[in-house]
Amino acid sequence: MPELPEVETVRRQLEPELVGKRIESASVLDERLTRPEPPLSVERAVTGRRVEAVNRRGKYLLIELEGERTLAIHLRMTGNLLLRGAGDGSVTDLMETEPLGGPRLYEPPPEPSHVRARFALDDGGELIFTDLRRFGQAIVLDQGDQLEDYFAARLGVEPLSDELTPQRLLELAKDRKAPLKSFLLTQSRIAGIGNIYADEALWRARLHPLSPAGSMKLEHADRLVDGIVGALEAGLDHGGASIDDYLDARGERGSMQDEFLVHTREGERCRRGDGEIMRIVVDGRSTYFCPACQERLRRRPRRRAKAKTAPSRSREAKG
DNA sequence: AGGTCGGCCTGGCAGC
DNA sequence: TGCTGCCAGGCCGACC
Repeated sequence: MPELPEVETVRRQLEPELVGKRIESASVLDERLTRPEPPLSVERAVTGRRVEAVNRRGKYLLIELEGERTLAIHLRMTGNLLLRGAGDGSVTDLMETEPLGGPRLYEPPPEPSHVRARFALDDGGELIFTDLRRFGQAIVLDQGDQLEDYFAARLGVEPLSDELTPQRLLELAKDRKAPLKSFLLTQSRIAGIGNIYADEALWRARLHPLSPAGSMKLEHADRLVDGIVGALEAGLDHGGASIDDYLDARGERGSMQDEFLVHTREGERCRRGDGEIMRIVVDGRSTYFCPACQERLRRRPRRRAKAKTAPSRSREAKG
């Protein structure tokens, strides 16, 4: 499933190939992709425009176009963005830039299945969006207020930026009774973490996924920030995780799935001790953890109000 | 307003 | 062998 490391891997591959090129034509084959706007409006909005930058926010890939417009793409579950080089449609040109590859032969890739949109570039190349389960999204936003509002409503802190500090994490988790696992998956608080990296981050932080988010103290938040950053960077280092459908922009699988510390490792021995990795379901998501070494925090004991009768459900703001 | 759950979607697979 | 039904999960909207 594309999460931050997968989207960022694609972004890094697309950036040098797309910036400066012009989108000559766009063809959206699945009207679900651009909802609520019709395909035609997105096709028209991007056609003829030059790519100025390729950025990322959370799990969104942002293709910034001249004329203050951004094509925002979300891969959701099974979306892939494949870049076909100019010429015969092979990606040979791209692959030759791979370090330590040595001379390798690449067959022209077969026509991908489940194509939902195609964007033809002025150098003859093509950006192809495929999506088996059709959850993906491609919309056009005006840079400025519209774009800002769109993401402000949906996305919180960027976990690989300076914004994510233990103090900030504590603030975000304050009074939250939801499990840490759910907390990490809430994009409006921290953007970009999905089911895989939430499990990996919690294992690294030695925190039980069912601990109430608001029960963290500074030392836990400290560990969790390290866990989040460590898990995401490991994902980046391995080109993302390809559990089933994910491919990078060159059509290649990532290798992070071979490096998982807990995710999908039910029944295996924990790498940190004698514990056995368990699978539970949290918020409808498979959740893997080690019950022996991941600390289950308790809800913070109510501060014994020295006042006479503490209101039974007081939730005074920062009194 | 926070928390929880169903719906969206399709290929793969377990079970009969 | 072939059919049925369940499962995966990011995000949204509905509901408490």
